[in-house]
Amino acid sequence: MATHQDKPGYHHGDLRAALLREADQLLREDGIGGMSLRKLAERTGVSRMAPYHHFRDKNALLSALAEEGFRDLKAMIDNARLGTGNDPAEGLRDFVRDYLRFATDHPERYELMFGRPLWKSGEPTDALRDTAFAAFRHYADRIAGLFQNGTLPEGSKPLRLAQASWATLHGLCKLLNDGIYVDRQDMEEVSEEAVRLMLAVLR
Amino acid sequence: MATHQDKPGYHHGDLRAALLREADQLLREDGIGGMSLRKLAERTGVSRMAPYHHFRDKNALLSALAEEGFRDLKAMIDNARLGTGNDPAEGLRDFVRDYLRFATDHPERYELMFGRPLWKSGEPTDALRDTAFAAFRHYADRIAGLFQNGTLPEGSKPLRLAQASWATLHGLCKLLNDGIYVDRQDMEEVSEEAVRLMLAVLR
DNA sequence: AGGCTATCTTGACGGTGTCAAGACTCAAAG
DNA sequence: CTTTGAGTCTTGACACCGTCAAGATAGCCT
Repeated sequence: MATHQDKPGYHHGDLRAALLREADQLLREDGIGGMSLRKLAERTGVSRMAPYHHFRDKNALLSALAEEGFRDLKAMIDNARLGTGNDPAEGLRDFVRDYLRFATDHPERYELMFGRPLWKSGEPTDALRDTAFAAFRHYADRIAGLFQNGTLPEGSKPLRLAQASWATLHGLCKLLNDGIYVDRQDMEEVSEEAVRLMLAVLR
Repeated sequence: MATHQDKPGYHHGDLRAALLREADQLLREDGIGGMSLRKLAERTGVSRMAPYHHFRDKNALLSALAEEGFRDLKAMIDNARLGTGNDPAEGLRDFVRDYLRFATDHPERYELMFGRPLWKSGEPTDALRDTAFAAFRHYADRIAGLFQNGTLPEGSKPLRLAQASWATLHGLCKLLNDGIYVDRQDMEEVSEEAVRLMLAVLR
């Protein structure tokens, strides 16, 4: 029986889960560029074609991995205290810091989640689409709630503002993660300004 | 002599330029993922190792290509009428539309210019670094000029605001180009909101 | 003419994703 | 208990990739 612990696995135990676990580790170490199915298979102690019985192709495996990321992201947004305190500025500032941290603490994961290889080159799985959009909507809803209270400029809609603010956050993370902006201190100030930008629209 | 037209080429004519021209075409057709040196060499009518006498490796060739992109970007910023009219809102709106168009008219080029493969994975050429930062600074200077006039919130600096606004634009382009946001109409509205966000800080 | 160097070529190696065909294992059906 | 059949894993093969190494070629300078 060895390492058998659950139903689904016959030979291995639960190869699918093991692959995802190892893939996450490999992603951290070698980045998305160094992630190869062959290397992954070897590290998991299985032959190169074994993963193909649990994922249609490399794209499907990466999609599953990204899905986990989006679930984490949604949880992060859930845990964020945003409109709880009486000062919306404080909450927004915290949230921006949390989002930046989520992206920069594990940059390869963020790159995978939002990167072109998944969304453009290889058509994203339906499951990935659903999970990702759930996180997006969750984000938009919470931020839109912030804007709901203040008086907005003529023609502004809370949802659109939330999306625009998300673009700002996403842009900051991308610039940081891709190594275009390197100076961390500068970026701290820039994100401060981004917060002010979002707050200015409120009054 | 055949196609000889300038000094540098001995056998071919000017292989370096021909490669860059063909690479740009290949980029449009097959995207950054489908771009391979072998295919490029074949299309240029030359053996697979020939490019290595003009570029140290694939990374160097792509860097040179991206450099051209940044020169184009700088020219685009130069041509943009931003603070010329008496209405700053109008100018900003136009500029945002121009930037979005630059990124989305030729998405593969934008992806190449700002993508991870060049900046993070393969160390960027010094020449690329210089050209890119020149464009960045040019952008920041012009936008900062806009903010210079209005009264800014306590602690805001024009440069930082310019950078933050650039992050917003960059984020929008990325979301659009990577296929995360698909609905063009929505994006139109979101970018409208982004403009309002930037304008709100002015008063 | 001789030599030098820039240029281009072919051969080879290790790496990749994945199609095809076989081998093994186990649960259920006869 | 035996047979079957689906689920799982394996090896072999193919086409593609970037690039190191070594050789062939072409044009300029002395």
